[in-house]
Amino acid sequence: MSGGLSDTEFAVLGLLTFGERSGYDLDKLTRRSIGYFWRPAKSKIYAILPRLVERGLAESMIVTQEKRPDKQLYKITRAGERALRAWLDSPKPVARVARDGLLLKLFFGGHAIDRDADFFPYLTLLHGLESTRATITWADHVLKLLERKQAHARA
Amino acid sequence: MSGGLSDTEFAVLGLLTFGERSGYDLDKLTRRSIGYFWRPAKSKIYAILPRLVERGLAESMIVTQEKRPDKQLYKITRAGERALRAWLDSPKPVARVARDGLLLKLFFGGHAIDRDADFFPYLTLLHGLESTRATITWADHVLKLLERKQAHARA
DNA sequence: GTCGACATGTAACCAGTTACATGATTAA
DNA sequence: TTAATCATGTAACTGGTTACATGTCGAC
Repeated sequence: MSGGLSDTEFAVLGLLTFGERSGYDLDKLTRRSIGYFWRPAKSKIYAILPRLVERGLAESMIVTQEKRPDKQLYKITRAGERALRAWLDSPKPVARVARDGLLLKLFFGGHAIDRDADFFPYLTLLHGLESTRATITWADHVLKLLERKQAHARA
Repeated sequence: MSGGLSDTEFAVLGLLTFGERSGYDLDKLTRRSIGYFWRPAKSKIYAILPRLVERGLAESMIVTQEKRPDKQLYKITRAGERALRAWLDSPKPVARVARDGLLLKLFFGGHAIDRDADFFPYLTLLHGLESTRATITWADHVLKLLERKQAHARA
């Protein structure tokens, strides 16, 4: 009920496709996998898991251990896989601005140097140009890889 | 009281260094200036302004108009300038991960194609490489510009 | 005996978005 | 007459972080 899942919820669901995991496992796993562009807090992960179960997107089972604390393992359900798939198939909504605290500070850097007020804003503009160029280069690269993949699949 | 300002509060303070502005003005100004890396909601701006006044970092005055609604103009104070300056001088805290919803989806894209599970995570890795390269290129460029500036200042 | 890994969670707080609410003026 | 601009704000909600709280086991 009550609307769709958040991106972070889908992220957790997505990581569960790699196999059964505990909250603890997922916390570590996020850092090594999606950690470069998505890093939910541990407390967020623990909060999300029971909600996934509530919605039938995951199941949980308790594993008792002797030498270590007991743990709660979570497993994605069929419904969970369908929900994930639907999310992947749905069009990516309009990208929201990626906040960048360094650029924000830099933009106002002129205040520390005084003259030539446009210089620092100009530096942030240059950053935008360069990172856009990088995105284009990357996208071209991705396209090539996809084409090659397709050719292989046909052969 | 109660700790420092948020980055968004400093952003508003920074924009006020360009001159007196109303909340309405600032809302538009953010889009044309820092909007590429920082885009606070209008309601956030209106919420921040009185708090800046409360802390003595800005002053407000009412401007009555005939053909348009009256407006509230805000002006940065000396204390506000000092606070901004201190923020600019303070070391940039460790950069937090820039969330990227597109990469998150892409990472799990294998689910839609099935075989070769590492392919999509690999694409996100390529993105990281390319954008890091762009940052280096940009930083080099900035360094050159700063050196040139310094040389000019000396001459 | 001290530190890191294992393991789970809650509570308090902070920041941000979306939608609602209102209403005059002006240009096309 | 319709839509955009000017102008200010509140309310409800969502999402996220930081700090707190507890305790065992194994390695050095």
